[in-house]
Parts: sequence; C-alpha cells; structure tokens
Amino acid sequence: MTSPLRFLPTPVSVCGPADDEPDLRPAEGAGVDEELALLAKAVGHPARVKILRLLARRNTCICGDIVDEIPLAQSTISQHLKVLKKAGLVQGTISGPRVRYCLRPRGLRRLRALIGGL
Amino acid sequence: MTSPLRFLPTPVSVCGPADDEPDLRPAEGAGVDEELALLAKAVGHPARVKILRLLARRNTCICGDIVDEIPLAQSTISQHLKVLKKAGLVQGTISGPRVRYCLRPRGLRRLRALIGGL
DNA sequence: ACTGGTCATCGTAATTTAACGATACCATGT
DNA sequence: ACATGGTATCGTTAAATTACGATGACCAGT
Repeated sequence: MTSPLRFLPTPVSVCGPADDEPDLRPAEGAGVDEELALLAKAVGHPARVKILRLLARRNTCICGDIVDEIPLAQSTISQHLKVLKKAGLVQGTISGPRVRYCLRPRGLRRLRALIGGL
Repeated sequence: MTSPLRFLPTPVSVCGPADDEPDLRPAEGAGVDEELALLAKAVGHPARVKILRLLARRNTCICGDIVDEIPLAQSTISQHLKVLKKAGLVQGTISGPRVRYCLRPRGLRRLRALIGGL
C-alpha cells in the first residue's frame, strides 16, 4: 500500500524538521488580531513578497542568491529576512559559511488560516 | 432545481452592488508582488484587523460605531478606514448624514488568492 | 595564523506611519 | 437660515520603517 502522499507534488523538502503538525491555535480572540497584523505586516513589502516567492520557487533553500535576484543591498535583504524570520514565515539554518533559508509551512498556514477567518 | 447557493449562509448582504464577479486577474507576475504587499500592509495593523472583524461580524454595515468599539480617536479611525478603502478591502457609502462601511468581498478574495499563491 | 567569502549587525539619513486635536465639510432637522 | 451631529481632512509630533555603507563575526580553506 502506497501512502496518499505519493500523489502530492512532494513535500518540497523543507529545511528544518517536521513542520506539518496540525495548528490548534484559535483563529479569533484576544491576541489574534495582533498576530495577524504582524504576519500581514511582514508580507506588506514588495521585497519580502519577492523573497517569499523565491523561496517557494526553489525547493532548494537558497541564501545570498536572494541578493543577486533582488536589486537591494545585502544588508537590506538581511533585514527583510529578519522580519520574515521573526514573523515565523521563514527559517534560516546555518550551513557552513552560508545560511540556507526556506519557507516555514507552519507560518504560511497560520497566515492563510487567519486571513481566511476574516 | 434550487441553486447550490441556497445552502450557503446568505451572501451577507453587502452594501454596494454586485461584487462577486469572478476575478480574472493573474495571481503571479509583474506588479502582483506590489499588489499583494499593498493588501497585506493594509491588514498589517491591529486596529485595521479589528475594523475588518467588526465589519465581518455585523452584516449591517456600521459607520462611526467603530469609534465606540476601538479605543482610538475618530480621526485616527477615519485614517485607518481610508487605508482599507484604498486597498479595496472596504467600501464606504454615504447614507444621509453618516457613512455606512462594509467589507468588499472582491478585495478579500483577491487577498486570499494572492496569499494562497505563496 | 591568515585570508576570503558569507552573512549579521551597527550607525545613520530619508521617508513613511500612527496618533491626536482642531477645523472644515455636509446632510438633516428645527 | 441655522444649528447639530457625523466624517473627512489638515497640521503636527513621535515613532517606526527602509535603505545604505561600514564594520564585525564566523567558518572554510590555504
């Protein structure tokens, strides 16, 4: 018997460990407004949207290639990555001298859930 | 034959006219990143999230009752409404001496679609 | 130990955002 | 015509955001 997952386009091979446990947090109530605002604000910049799309496109988690793809200074990209990381939308794991960034499915799901709850 | 729509919780009686035509705009490509950033930035503030929830809760479109519900000055609320309106997430129609605000399903769908495209 | 490449942080300047009070606007009722 | 109540806009201030170059930290090779 093959798993149903075989028919999905491969779990995209995320950097970190299992990030697909169910999210039991509420989608409404105290604190959730601030949570959604933080998530949305993180997406609320064209450069950060581009970064997210870039990470979504390449299943291989890239690092400073982002700097080559986006016409911004390296320090600026680093700041944007920091914002995305703090919001839980992105994850960075050091790999030798460089850092491999990747999407964090849990954060994206959370954002979609809260947006959907509007 | 009854329409499948009869099984939905009523179209919530939006203020304006028909706002449920299909959205044929692309979900990716040039300019879309900026569009998503603008939409997300509009949601990226707790007060604006509260406003959106308030409008979603009361199917009747309220106006300055928002000021009573949110501990901010009237002028500040008005500015937040302006941001939401400019983003296309909210619609305000003057009704006599007051203004009735309501959600704009088209804008919300657009936001959900673009977020889903990440 | 030194060097080179990669990334984060610091310090700074310009721009934007958020919040408020005051004021202007506008439709309605007296 | 005039006052009134509900909104929008203006002007201002404080804080946050964005962007950059320079600097610092870190790991891999030589």
